[in-house]
Amino acid sequence: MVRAPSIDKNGIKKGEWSKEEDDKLRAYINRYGTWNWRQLPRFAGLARCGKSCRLRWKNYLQPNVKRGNFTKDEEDIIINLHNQLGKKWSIFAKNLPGRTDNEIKNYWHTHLKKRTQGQDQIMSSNQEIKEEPSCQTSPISTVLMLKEDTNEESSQPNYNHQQISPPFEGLMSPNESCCSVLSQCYSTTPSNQESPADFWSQQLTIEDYDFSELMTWNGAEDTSTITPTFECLDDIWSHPFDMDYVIDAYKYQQPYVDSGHAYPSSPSTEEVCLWSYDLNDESLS
DNA sequence: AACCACACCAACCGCGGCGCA
DNA sequence: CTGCGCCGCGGTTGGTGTGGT
Repeated sequence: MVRAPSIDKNGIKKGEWSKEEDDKLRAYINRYGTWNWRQLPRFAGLARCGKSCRLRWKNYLQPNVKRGNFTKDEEDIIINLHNQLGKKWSIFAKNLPGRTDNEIKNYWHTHLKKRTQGQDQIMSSNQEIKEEPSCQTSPISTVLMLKEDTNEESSQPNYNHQQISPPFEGLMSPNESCCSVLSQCYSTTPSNQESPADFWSQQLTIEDYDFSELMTWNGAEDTSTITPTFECLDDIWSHPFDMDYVIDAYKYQQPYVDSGHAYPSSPSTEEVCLWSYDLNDESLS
């Protein structure tokens, strides 16, 4: 039901999104937020344009996107707003939590348009019979009915750090530095893959990583004293914070202690996210 | 079973608005 | 004021599903 995947002349992939791409985008945004749509796909390891990523996230991957049939109430709201405002799909979406403008637009064209057209015909024929002034709600009153803060993007647990970009001026972005280091750690072809080009999608084991790069990057002088003690790094992007723990352990020059549990006391999500950003700037921690 | 027409909807595209230098 | 880059919106496309003949 979607366009076949293709690659344009610039190497940008188009068409249907794979599960792997969804996982990458979801994991990346959950961790770093939507700091710059244009740059985001590069750091997330996606061969997509920013627009495509934004659309995929907004219309499909966002955790509070509601799927399934529209309720009668939702239909009424759409019809009412359409009568008042016209095709302001984004405004409709703000008044229908969990629904996206694209979904509402599609639903309008496939279900409601015909229905309202039928009603319009009835209305117009009735009006020809009796010319009474209509009692409509003004567009302004409808706008006032809209909820002030139902913006789905702002209601997300959004770790959007674009406000703190100045400290990173002239440096790699925090996202770039973090992801680049992760990529650099991966220095050898893993045992279960033929090509390292599949870095982002493959199953990973601890042997696949050369952590000296990561430790050097974080200023550790003697990398031999630090030994990763967990056994598997399966799908780091699908387990968003596992790698952050590792980075944190190296950042503070502390051995990563395996006390029989996968991970020690959990920092808050906000802490982990901030750590992932502040590796070059202590003032942010 | 094969064909066709229509419905559905994810994804693409172009444009306008906004912020910033 | 102007130009540029980015984002979001609304219109459109195109592939798959489904029901009818």
